[in-house]
Amino acid sequence: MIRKPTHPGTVFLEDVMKPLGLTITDTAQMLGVSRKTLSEFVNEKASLSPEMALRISKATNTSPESWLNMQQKLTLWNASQNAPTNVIPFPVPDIMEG
Amino acid sequence: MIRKPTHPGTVFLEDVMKPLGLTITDTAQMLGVSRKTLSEFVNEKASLSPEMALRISKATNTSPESWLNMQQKLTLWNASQNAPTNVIPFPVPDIMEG
DNA sequence: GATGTTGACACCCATAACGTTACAGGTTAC
DNA sequence: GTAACCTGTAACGTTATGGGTGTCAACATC
Repeated sequence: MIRKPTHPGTVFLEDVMKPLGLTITDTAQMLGVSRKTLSEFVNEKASLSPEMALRISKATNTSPESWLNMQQKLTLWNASQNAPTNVIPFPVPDIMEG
Repeated sequence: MIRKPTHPGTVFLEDVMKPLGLTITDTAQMLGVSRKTLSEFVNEKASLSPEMALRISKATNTSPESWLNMQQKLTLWNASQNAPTNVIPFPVPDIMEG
């Protein structure tokens, strides 16, 4: 994975809120979260929590997995930037090698 | 989703550690984590962190996504058991309805 | 210029992963 | 029976993070 995956909050802002003309205040209320929670999410200050994914999926009639997958790609990319190096590979059974 | 997805720690224990005859103590050292961290993971006391997914993928030559997907399914299932109800669906543009 | 709205942020709290240390119970070997 | 393991877990601290409340500057509207 070369490029940093797009933050799901950005996608939510650009592809959902903006086209619908929704403000952060209104959207937060419809999602049932505080302004701060949504603001940090769409400004990439917070990652997508499973509960938030459920709220977004309910509000937009989409699957929570599609949103969580975006977050997972980003989280994994971030973790890969500082990947652990002190890992010793397990011994592989001979039957699996060929 | 009806059944509770299997915890990735259980899969790791049953499908990786047991077939290879690895102990928790040895495995923890090879993964570069403490014995407690691995013990809690395989006993379903802790969820799979992205960093742990990277360690396991390195040690077993598998993809971190395959492990994280297990955790995501479980996390989403858990969240769904107590799904938010105060979510107001967004107004849908007419063009999207048909 | 007073009022109301919006959004970014500081402050506080709860949760969780992780490490270290220590302890108790279980197994196996000698 | 005792020594050497392996295991689960409690207790402690550290760090990170999601969330709510409250504050305040920016902006619009009248």
